[in-house]
Order: sequence, then C-alpha cells, then structure tokens
Amino acid sequence: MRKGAETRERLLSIAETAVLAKGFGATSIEELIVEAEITKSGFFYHFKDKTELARALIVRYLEADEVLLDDLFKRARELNDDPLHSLLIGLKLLAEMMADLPEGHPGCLVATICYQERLFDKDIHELTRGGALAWRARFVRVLEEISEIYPPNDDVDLVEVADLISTIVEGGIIMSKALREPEKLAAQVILLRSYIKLLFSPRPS
Amino acid sequence: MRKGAETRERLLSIAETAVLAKGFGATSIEELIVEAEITKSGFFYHFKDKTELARALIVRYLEADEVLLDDLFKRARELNDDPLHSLLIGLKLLAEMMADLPEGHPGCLVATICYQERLFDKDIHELTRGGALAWRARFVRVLEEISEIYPPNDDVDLVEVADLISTIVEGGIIMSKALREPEKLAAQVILLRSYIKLLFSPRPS
DNA sequence: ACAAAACTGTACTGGCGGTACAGTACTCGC
DNA sequence: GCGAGTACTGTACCGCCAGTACAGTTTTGT
Repeated sequence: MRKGAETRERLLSIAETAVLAKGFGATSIEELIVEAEITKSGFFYHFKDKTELARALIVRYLEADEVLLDDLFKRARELNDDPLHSLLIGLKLLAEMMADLPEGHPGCLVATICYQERLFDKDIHELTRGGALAWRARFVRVLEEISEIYPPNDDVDLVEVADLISTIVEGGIIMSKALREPEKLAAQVILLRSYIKLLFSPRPS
Repeated sequence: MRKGAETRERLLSIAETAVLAKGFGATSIEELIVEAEITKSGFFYHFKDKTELARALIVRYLEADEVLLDDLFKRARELNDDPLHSLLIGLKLLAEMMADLPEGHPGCLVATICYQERLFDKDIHELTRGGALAWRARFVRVLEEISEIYPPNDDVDLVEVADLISTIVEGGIIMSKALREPEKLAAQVILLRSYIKLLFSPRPS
C-alpha cells in the first residue's frame, strides 16, 4: 500500500515541473501520464480531477517550503544567537541556496497560481494566502526581536519589511527568468540583506 | 482602413486581461471572439495563430509601459532637479499610481510569460528580456548620477539596485495577489523608497 | 489465501486550436 | 461612383485533450 504513495509522489513531482514551465492550464494530463508511465485511469485513481491535482500540488509545495526555511533559519540561529546577525546569516544562506541552482530557480507555485487566479477556486487561493502569511509571520517575529535591540534607522512598518523578503524572492525569480540571469535572484537577496543591515545597524555618530 | 486597427486593439485588450487572469495556455480563442463579438475567421484575419497574438500582446504592453514610465519620471524630474530627490518623487508617484488601482494591479505580462516559458519561442523571450533591460537602463542612468553626488552608504552594485526596482514591483504584484491586499504593492514600493533614501542620504556624523 | 489497493483497457463526449476557402460588406482614393 | 483593397462572415472539417464511466486485472500487506 506504500506503492500508491510513491506513484502519487512521482506524479506530483512531474506535474510541479510542468506547471512551473507552462502554466496549469497548458499542462495536459496526457503528458503527465506519459512521463510517469501510467495510464489515464491510473491518474484518475489518485486524483479525481485536475482541480484535486492542483490542491495536492500546492499543499505539498507549502509543506516542503516550510520544512526548508525552518531548517535554514534554525541553522542560522545556531551560528549566531543575536537576532540581527542570525537573520543576516539566514539571508546569506538563502542566497547561497538560490545560487546553487545552476538552471536557476524553477519557480514558485504560489506565483504561478496568482497569475492564473481564474483557474482555481477559493479553497486554493486560501492555501496560497496562508503560505504568504506564514512567511510573513516567520519574519515578523525575528524583526520585532531585532528592533527591540537595534532601533530601526527609518520609520518603517515591520510587517512591510517582513513581506519585503517574500517580495524580493518572488520578484527575483521573475527577474532571473526574464533576464536569463540565474544569479540575479541570489544577488537581489544579498541586496535585501544590505537593506536590513542599513536599517538596523547602529549609525556611527 | 482604420476600423481594422480598432478591432485589433479591442482583441488585444480583451486578450491581455484574459491572459493575466488565466494564463496564456488557458485562454481560448473562443472566449476572446465571443467577448469581442467577431467570428473565428475574423480573429485569424488579424493574427495568423496564437503565437502571433502573444507577440503582439507583449509588444503592445512594453510600448505602453515605456510611455507611462517616461512620462512619470519626466514629471518627477520637473518637480525637482536633484537626481536623488527626483527619483524619490518618481517612486512616490509610482506608488500612488499603484495605489489608485482599486482592484489591485492586473499583473505584468512579462511575469506571466516567464512563468509559462515553454509556451513561447525564443523571439518572445528576447522581447521580455529587452523589456527588463530597458527598465534596468532607465534606472542605472539616474543611479549613477545620484552616486556621483551622494556616495552610497554601502558597497552595492548600481545595476543590482536598478534591478531591485523591477524586482520589487514584480514581487509586489505577486504578494498583492497572494495576500489579497491590493495596497501591498504600493507599500512595498514605498519601502524601496526607504532603502534608496537610506542608501544615499548623507549620514549625520 | 484473501481483501483491499493500485492500477489497466476500452469506449465515449464535448470543447478547442487550427486550417481551408468561398463569399460578402464596407470604405478609401481616384 | 466605381474599383480595389480591407475587413470581415459562414461553413466545414481535423486532431488533440479533459473528463466520465466502468469492468477487469495485478500487486501488496497481513
């Protein structure tokens, strides 16, 4: 009974790649089953329709994403206990991870879904919104911790700063793809790091 | 002979909205001709296939975008001749323009195309790349002018800073959509303004 | 060995992209 | 006001794909 989960996983993995490369509407079930080497009936055994595939895709994506970021920022925290330096290290690690993708970042499922809103129901939009809010919550927590120690050098809303991290990752992915410069994403994350540094570093006076 | 251009324009406008809402692959020619109230033959009179529609869409989009930004930053320059203050005013105007979209930003065609790369040929990818490079060139020019007067407070590559503007607009659009907070985009542009300010403002010492 | 799980095979519907081509209405320049 | 494009309409067709239905078969855990 574990074989089913394996096939399902393989299908999801193939589907994710295809959706990120061509969009959801342009991804045919046909091509998925050819690559996964199963029949159409096999596909519909796992997912009752394309909508259920979409839901499974985004759930899987968000879960993997959370595990990844949890791990990364936990490692950063272990390297330095100061919240500011730990965040700066975390962003460095994030940039390094992005730079280690030679083909460039494959893309973010949340972005794909946002750019094809009409194809998905309210349910799925709530999932993507939850993902964005989870990112926000993660960073707002550290930013508050930081601002207690290092008063910010400009009057900014910490929620906006937290969202800026997601904004730059999402925007960086697009710019990487548009410019055909895979390194762009990492470079933009490093620039974000520069902003956080400027914003919280005590000014020499 | 002007009537043809009018129909073509209407088709492009309808197509742009549809593509931004559902993706290119999921946008059917059928729905376009129903909304434009012409026949399928009429459509293929204007565009020989869907690919040519895509090309026309992106060309039209980039042209309109350039005119818009040219106008906006020209106005900003008229309000203040100092390059730094003019850029800060320009970003303020940009944020205000974004905030004036009650339904939120409809989306960027360049982003849609990047997230459906496999659907388009090299030709179209060169067009989107050109668009991104045009944005870069526009801002690198002012940033160099600025840095001659105001030495930056951190060791950053001005090309990266120029690209950061596009990155934040693109990312802001996605975050606006994902979070269902139309104001998010403007807020993120204002935060970018805060970074530019911190980066170039002379430090009190 | 048995039951449930994990599929396969076959057959069908309806929608869409795209092609082909003949015919028609409108409109601009002369 | 007439001829020559321009800007379409109408009809008919092909092949691909999402999705449905359902009966049959193999694989797997216990």
